[in-house]
Amino acid sequence: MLTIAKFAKAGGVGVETVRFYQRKGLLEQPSRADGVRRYGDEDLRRLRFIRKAKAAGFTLDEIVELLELDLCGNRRRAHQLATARIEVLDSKIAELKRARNALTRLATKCGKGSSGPCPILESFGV
Amino acid sequence: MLTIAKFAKAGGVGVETVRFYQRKGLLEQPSRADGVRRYGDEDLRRLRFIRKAKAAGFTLDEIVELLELDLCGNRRRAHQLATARIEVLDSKIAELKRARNALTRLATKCGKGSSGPCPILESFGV
DNA sequence: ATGCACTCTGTACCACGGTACGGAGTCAAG
DNA sequence: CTTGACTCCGTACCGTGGTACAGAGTGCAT
Repeated sequence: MLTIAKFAKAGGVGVETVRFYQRKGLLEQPSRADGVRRYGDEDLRRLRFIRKAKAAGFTLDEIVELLELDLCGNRRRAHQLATARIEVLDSKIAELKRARNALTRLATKCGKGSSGPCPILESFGV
Repeated sequence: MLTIAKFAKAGGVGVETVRFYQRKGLLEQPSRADGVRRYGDEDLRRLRFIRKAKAAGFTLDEIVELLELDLCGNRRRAHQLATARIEVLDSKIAELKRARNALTRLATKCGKGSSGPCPILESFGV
């Protein structure tokens, strides 16, 4: 059974983060034989689950739900959550791409020649 | 000369946002003949500049710099800022795409058949 | 003269995901 | 016996880009 520092390290997060996840309900309140939190394999599995779900772009609130699904194995709901998340990701990607393309066009124009006003600044002007 | 409400409306933002931009230094402190802020064409041009730069994905801090460049017409620096911003956008896009693709793969797997454990949940497990 | 719309200032608050810190207690090694 | 490493708890704070008041004053129309 690991103390909080070792547990955090094993999960690749900070000690404060572990406590934060506990407050948020992402991690369960661990056993406390002598007043000190002790974590086992199941806790570590959970913490790693959180890390991976975060990497996949889920918010902490969504992860709370995924963890519950993980316990009861609700496939349909998991699929729903994943689909919703994909839509969010898609619209974010599209938005960033628009910004990127607009900017690239400007930077290219600005790159060639130095006569006249800067097209970047100019394009933001009225 | 516009009062703050008309000015905000003309710029497509809220009154509070105008004051916020002023505190942040994005907008200059306007003239105040009778204690009330009055805005002119140049202020409006600036506010619209801010809107467009924001749409291009610049942070407010970067916009402060762009506004200065706009005054002195420093093309090289503007180009630099744009390039840096494009890089940031690119890495954000790549990150989101990774998340999106991982999730799509899982959702597809989860979609077909319902035997065995859910691949989404399973993939987050250790 | 009364109400309404507008302005001013300052401060607090929102989401999000943590991070930092103060003050106190416990434990083992040197 | 002191030092250092670790733990506890609670609360405050970070950045980002605003939003939402409260409380007071101003100006115009009815």
